[in-house]
Amino acid sequence: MSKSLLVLSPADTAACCPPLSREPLSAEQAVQVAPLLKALAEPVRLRLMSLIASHPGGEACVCDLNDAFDLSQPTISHHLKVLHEAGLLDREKRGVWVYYRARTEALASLGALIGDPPSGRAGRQSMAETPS
Amino acid sequence: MSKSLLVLSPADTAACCPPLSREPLSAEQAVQVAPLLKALAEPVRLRLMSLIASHPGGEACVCDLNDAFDLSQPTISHHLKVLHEAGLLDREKRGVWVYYRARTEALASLGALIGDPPSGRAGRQSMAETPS
DNA sequence: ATGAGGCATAGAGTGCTGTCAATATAGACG
DNA sequence: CGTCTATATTGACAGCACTCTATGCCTCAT
Repeated sequence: MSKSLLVLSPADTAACCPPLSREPLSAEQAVQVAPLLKALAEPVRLRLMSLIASHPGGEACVCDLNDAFDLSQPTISHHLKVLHEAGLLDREKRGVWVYYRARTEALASLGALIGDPPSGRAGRQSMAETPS
Repeated sequence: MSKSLLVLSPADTAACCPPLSREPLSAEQAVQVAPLLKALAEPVRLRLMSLIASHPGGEACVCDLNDAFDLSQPTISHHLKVLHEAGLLDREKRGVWVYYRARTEALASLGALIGDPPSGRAGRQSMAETPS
C-alpha cells in the first residue's frame, strides 16, 4: 500500500535517539518518535497499556480488557490496534482468544528518551551565563 | 473558567503514579497523565522541548526557537503555550525577550512512569507461568 | 453443517488539533 | 509621545481522532 520497505516497527525508533535533554532531536527523529507518544497520549490507551504491562507475564486477553472499560468492544479493539501498530503491543491469537503483550523494551527506550538527564552531569542547575 | 480548584500543574501528576508496568493506572490517573504525553506527542513540540532542554542552562529564547523551524511565529508561540500549560516549560520574560525553561523534573517523572521496569527485577524476560 | 461467541473492520458523526494571516499587547527607544 | 520590535491572541479552515452501530470473519461445539 504505502510503507512496506521497512520492517522496523515504529517502536524501535525510540532506541535510535539520544535523550531529549542531551541534544536537539532532528526533525526526522521527531517525526519518528511522535507517533509512539501519540499512541500513549490517550487515557484509554494509557490504561490499556498499563493493564497489559502490569499483568502477570506482561500479557492480557482482550476478553478481560473489554470488561475493564465502559466502552464498546469495537472501541477497545480500535485502541489496541493503535498500540499494536505503534509497536507497543504484540498480538497473538490462541484459539478463540487474542492476547496482547506489552513490549517493555519499547517502553523502556521511550522512557529513557524522555526522562534521562543531559549526560554525565545529572543536575540541570547551572543557569549558566547570559544565554544569547 | 472551568477547573480551578487545583493549583497543581499537570506535570506534577506524573510523579503521582507508579510506573505503567507496575500496576494498572486508574482512570483518573490516566486522565491526568495523558495531557502530558499529548503535549509531547507532536513532532514540532518534541523538537522544541529537546531544543530547550538541551540548551545550556536548560532554557532558550523564543527568538532563537522561531528561526529553527519553517513555521510561522504564531504557530511556534502556540506550541510553546501548549508545552507551558502542560507544565513542561517555564516561562520568563526578560526585557523584550521571553525565555522558556525545560522542567526536567517533569520529564524525569514522565520518563520513569513510562519506562521503569515492573519492580525490583530489572529484566522483562519473565514470561512467568500460563497467564489465564 | 449449523450455530454461537470472540474479535476485527467499515462507515458515519462529532469534536479536537495544527496551521495560517491578521491583529493585539507590551516594552524599549528615540 | 510615537514608533519599532518581540511575542501573544483571535478567527478560520482543513484534517485527524474517538466513539458508536452494524456487519463480517474465524474458531469451536453441537
